[in-house]
Amino acid sequence: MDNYSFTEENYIKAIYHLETKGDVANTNKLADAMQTRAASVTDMLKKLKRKKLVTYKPYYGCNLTPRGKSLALLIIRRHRLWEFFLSEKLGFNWQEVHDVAEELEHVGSEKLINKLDEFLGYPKVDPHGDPIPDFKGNMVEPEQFSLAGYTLNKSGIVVKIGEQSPALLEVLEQKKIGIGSRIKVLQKADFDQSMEIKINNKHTAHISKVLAENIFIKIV
Amino acid sequence: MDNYSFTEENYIKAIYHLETKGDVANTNKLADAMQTRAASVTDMLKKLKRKKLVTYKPYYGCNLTPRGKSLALLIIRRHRLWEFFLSEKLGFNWQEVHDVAEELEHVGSEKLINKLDEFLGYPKVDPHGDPIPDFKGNMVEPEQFSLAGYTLNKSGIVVKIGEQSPALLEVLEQKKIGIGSRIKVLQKADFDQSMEIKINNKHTAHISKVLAENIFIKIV
DNA sequence: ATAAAAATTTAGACAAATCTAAAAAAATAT
DNA sequence: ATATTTTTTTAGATTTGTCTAAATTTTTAT
Ligand SMILES: [Mn+2]
Ligand SMILES: [Mn+2]
Ligand SMILES: [Mn+2]
Ligand SMILES: [Mn+2]
Repeated sequence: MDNYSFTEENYIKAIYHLETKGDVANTNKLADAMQTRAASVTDMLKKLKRKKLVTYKPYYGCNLTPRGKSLALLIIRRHRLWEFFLSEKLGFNWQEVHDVAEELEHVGSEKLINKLDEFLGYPKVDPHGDPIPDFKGNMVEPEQFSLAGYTLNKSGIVVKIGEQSPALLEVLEQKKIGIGSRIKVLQKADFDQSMEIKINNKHTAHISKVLAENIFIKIV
Repeated sequence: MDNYSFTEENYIKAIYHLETKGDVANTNKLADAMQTRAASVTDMLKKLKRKKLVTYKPYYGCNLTPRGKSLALLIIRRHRLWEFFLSEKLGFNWQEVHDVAEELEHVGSEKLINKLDEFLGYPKVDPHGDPIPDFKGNMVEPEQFSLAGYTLNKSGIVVKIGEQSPALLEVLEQKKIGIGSRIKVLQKADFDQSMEIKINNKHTAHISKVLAENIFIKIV
């Protein structure tokens, strides 16, 4: 009564991510997330309901039960610990880790994942700045900082834009900065608090103090 | 044209192990190895033939093609590298590693396995003393030594018994030593070359020089 | 060489996860 | 309130890997 197929695990994870985003986990959104057809989702939701991982009301989507939520957190724990391992120990870069972790996350051994956690030094965030649940399923959403006043040479991931004005968004687009971009502060000018930053390890840009104050990041 | 299911991979590995043992990989032996029925094996052999991993003559078993053999060696490489990782980095003991490696061996990324190999320092043998194929599929069968004259406090795995006399086999049975037993030499007496050994990390035994000369081990 | 036994294959069915097409229900627009 | 559009479900088929039971082939024994 405690062993799920890859597919079931992937559905549970997808439902969790939809719920966390504030969406209702309905058939079409799941079909989209799982790259499958609505009819297939309906079949799977019936099955997940039978297994008591979700509550499901036909035509009105589903919700994770407590059991479903624990399972989701366990899979996310595995996924992010493996991403950390790949990045930190095997030297993968952060863009490459996800696809491999998608496979590793389904290896079931509890001892494996807890020993791995210990081996890695109980990391709190994965290479994308996302929090890693502990063995109980608890995780602390990492704090967000304004880029202004951020430490030199440490990486962060853009998670929020302060003011949503078209003018600001235009600048961001031009400098190729968006949600998810990885930013490292290379230099800060004492004079006007403007800074030189590296974006996604690829291109550099110069940004003003006001702009930096409107870019919020979480630490990796 | 280069992606196989868990089941296909497990069949290929089973066929490889039968061939290596000198057996003909026939339907019943495979059914036994795969914990399935003869009829299912027949179906799979047809499929593996279609995929050019084996040659298969109905009623006469199968043989790995060169492609099939490379695949087998790749899966064995993954399996044994993960076993080494679990044992060496995560502190699993050698009896526990196999089951977890059975799952990890199917994670496909080539970069993953080669980086893991590098991270582990290109180990030559797994925790059971079995050789690990390199990225080309080459492996060196580790040398076998007589237990007499073996280094103190190093582990080895029993791989062969010299003389097959009933008298000797009886002693081995009584001392619970068999093929696959892990032996560590704890003490050697200068006087008669007899030794105190630890068997499977559990019980100890005292064995004479003659006995030691008839126990062949490979190094872990 | 023939009969009996053992091994293997075929035939037909099943469960899981998927699909397409059609039907049904819910949401939205007029 | 009715009609239209969108979403979701049902019905029926497909693929993969499995099964049992029956048929066939090979091997062994007489
Ligand atoms: Mn990821
Ligand atoms: Mn991640
Ligand atoms: Mn093993
Ligand atoms: Mn091994």
